[in-house]
Amino acid sequence: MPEVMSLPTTPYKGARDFYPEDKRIQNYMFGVMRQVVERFGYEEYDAPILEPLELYTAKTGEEIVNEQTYLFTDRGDRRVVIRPEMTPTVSRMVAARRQELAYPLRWYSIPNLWRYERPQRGRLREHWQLNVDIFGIENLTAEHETIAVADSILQAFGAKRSMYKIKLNSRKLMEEILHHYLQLDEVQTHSISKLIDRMHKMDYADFLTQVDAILVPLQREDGVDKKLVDLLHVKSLDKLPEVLHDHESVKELKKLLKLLDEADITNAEFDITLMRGFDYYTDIVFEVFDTHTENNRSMFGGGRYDGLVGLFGVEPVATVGFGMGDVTLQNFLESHGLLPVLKPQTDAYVVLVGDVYKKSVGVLAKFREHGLNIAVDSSGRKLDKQLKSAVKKGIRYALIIGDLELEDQQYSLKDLQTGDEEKHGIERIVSIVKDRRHEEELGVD
RNA sequence: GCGGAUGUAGCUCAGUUGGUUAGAGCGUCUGUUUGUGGCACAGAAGGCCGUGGGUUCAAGUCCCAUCAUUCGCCCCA
Repeated sequence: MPEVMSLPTTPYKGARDFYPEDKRIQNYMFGVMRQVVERFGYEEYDAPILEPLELYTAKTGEEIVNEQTYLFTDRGDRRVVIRPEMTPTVSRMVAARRQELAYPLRWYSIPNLWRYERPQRGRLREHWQLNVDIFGIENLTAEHETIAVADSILQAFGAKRSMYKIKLNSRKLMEEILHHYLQLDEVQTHSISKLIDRMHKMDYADFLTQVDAILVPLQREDGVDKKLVDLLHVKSLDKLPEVLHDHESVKELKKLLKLLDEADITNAEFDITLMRGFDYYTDIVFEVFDTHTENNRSMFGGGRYDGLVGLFGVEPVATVGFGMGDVTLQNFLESHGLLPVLKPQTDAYVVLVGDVYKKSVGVLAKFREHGLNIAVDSSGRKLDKQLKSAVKKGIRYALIIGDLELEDQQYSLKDLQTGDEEKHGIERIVSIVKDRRHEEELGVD
């Protein structure tokens, strides 16, 4: 045999291996998400991980598609993209059955998504993202509900209100402010929007310099830069200039904030600097920010995008939705100490004493028929080694079976956490273990 | 794509101004006699010092390149 080549054991750049202890965390996170969104009546859907390139070139920028997606040509010369986001896909699905679906639709999915970029904290190449969308509601209740869903998810993880902040803004309001109130032209509006999006990440003086670079001399003489800066320091809707008070978007935002407050969601606020990068948002946008200093970034982002379904040549559908990434969520849970200690699903580890594997098979089958998850150590090692394995695996009980136990059908159940050991028949053991499992599910310990 | 930092045992890291056979802690494995884990003791395994080149009598140590990890920028789904 030729010399064995040494292959690297590291996973693909920007992607993660999920060892059992990692998968437990993922299952826990997804489990909580599912439970909460289903409580609001959302139904799960899914779609292929591959989509034709055209799906993304329509509304997403060309540059993003070319530089930040996994793009390849298949054997039939089709240009194919590994989905970088779920929104175009779900819009496609709704459009395909535009006429026959029962609106409003409440749909969710937890797809894995890929983007081609340098990995960094909170941003990997492969991640999973909870997508929650409501189709067919034109009024504010859709925004209210989706934000309430996002909030409920964090509450279900045990988060306190001080750990995150919900920020709201409106695309229509910003358009009104930049284009009409400040009289910026379209190019300037776009440039200033992008700049505002970044302003918290840059030096304030730098920001001012760049603002001035975008404005023309006449505008600077008119004090447009000062007006803009004053506006960006506005912390509440009431502080906006008088002429904007009656604007529809201001009223809507106020109504939404009131609705949220009445639902005890007290950490929501208007943030005039919230832009969000995506072009397809049409009205209210929102983000949920992690307030921990280690993760100064948004965990959820969403808003209203009424135009996407209509791109497929059907009657448009009003839509509000958000996405939440698993990586940022896990950072959040870890930083705030919200991740519980998760144990394997195995209820008991069977320790065999002596050469009794054959004789035990029937007994083990009985335990399994009763619904217990049983792993058997058939390694033939000494008892202490077997026990050690059970402890290391984090399994709660050891079930010791040797000739003595098989003889009188009383098996030794050892609680590895307390060290207590008792002998019982099958039924009694099953009920003890199930009780314990039930208590743990309720969070009692 | 751009910039910074870091690559020595499974993990966390030491390794003096270049100088012989490469170090610790933790972890792993074995044992301390017969069916009971966590502790203690005794012992063992485990390193092409990321990779390739260069300088030198001599390189883990200095230089160059490359790859990887990581933080930030760009961008943000």
